[in-house]
Amino acid sequence: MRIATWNVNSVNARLETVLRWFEEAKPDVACLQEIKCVDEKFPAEAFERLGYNVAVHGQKSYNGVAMLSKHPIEDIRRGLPDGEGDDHARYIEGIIGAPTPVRVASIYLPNGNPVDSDKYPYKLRWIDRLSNHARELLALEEPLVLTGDYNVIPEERDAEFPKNWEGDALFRPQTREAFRALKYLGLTDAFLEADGAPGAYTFWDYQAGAWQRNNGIRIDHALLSPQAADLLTGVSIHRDVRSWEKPSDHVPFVIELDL
DNA sequence: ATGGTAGACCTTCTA
Repeated sequence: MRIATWNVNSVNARLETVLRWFEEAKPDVACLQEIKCVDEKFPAEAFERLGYNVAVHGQKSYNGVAMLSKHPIEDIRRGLPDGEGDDHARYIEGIIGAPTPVRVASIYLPNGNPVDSDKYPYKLRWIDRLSNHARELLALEEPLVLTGDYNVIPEERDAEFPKNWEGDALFRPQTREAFRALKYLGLTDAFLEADGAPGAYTFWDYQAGAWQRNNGIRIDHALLSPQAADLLTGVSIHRDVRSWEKPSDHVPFVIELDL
């Protein structure tokens, strides 16, 4: 089973490109981020025509996440379930029932810039809230895939020009520390586990010729419970999608589980 | 050292 994550930077502005990739890559499950629309404006029919079930947690103008699956999606949960409240739509979770149940979450972690604004503490708090939820899910001892745009560069090797990112909310020591704390609950980074090579990035900025200079970073991740990690057979980054017409600034990242 | 691009949407915010 192939499970993908892709920050599409507006699903409606990019529908043609997104559908083209779905037809070519045929993911079983796809987690989308930054759909940038409310639930009613999500182009569900277009995905249903390709055989997908659709679960959406949208928001006007910004953020918004979705999950598409060829198998039914059960026990759908929108937002982190800690009662803290969140006016950003950044989390949706569901159980993909077949062939073996696997719980999947589509995550759009806050960017956090600029770091001297309240956006940065919001980011750190959000990682903490995600960690609390992950701890509860791990206790279930089930196959679990937490995938999405984490807006975290975990290590120097995950940036072509790490010096450019010093002090940035995506690479600050505090950010990386919070991300490590999440992983150390017992989650496995699927990319590293599958021996993903340094220099494999998932994001290139639109500005300053970042793509042409390969000024990329790896910020889209899949974190696996032990029960999911045991089933991991491979990963792939669909780098060429960045060179298509009207691309997102992120490319799809796909993991393969032996389910 | 600065500005560079893209999307939503109405004017500036977010990334």
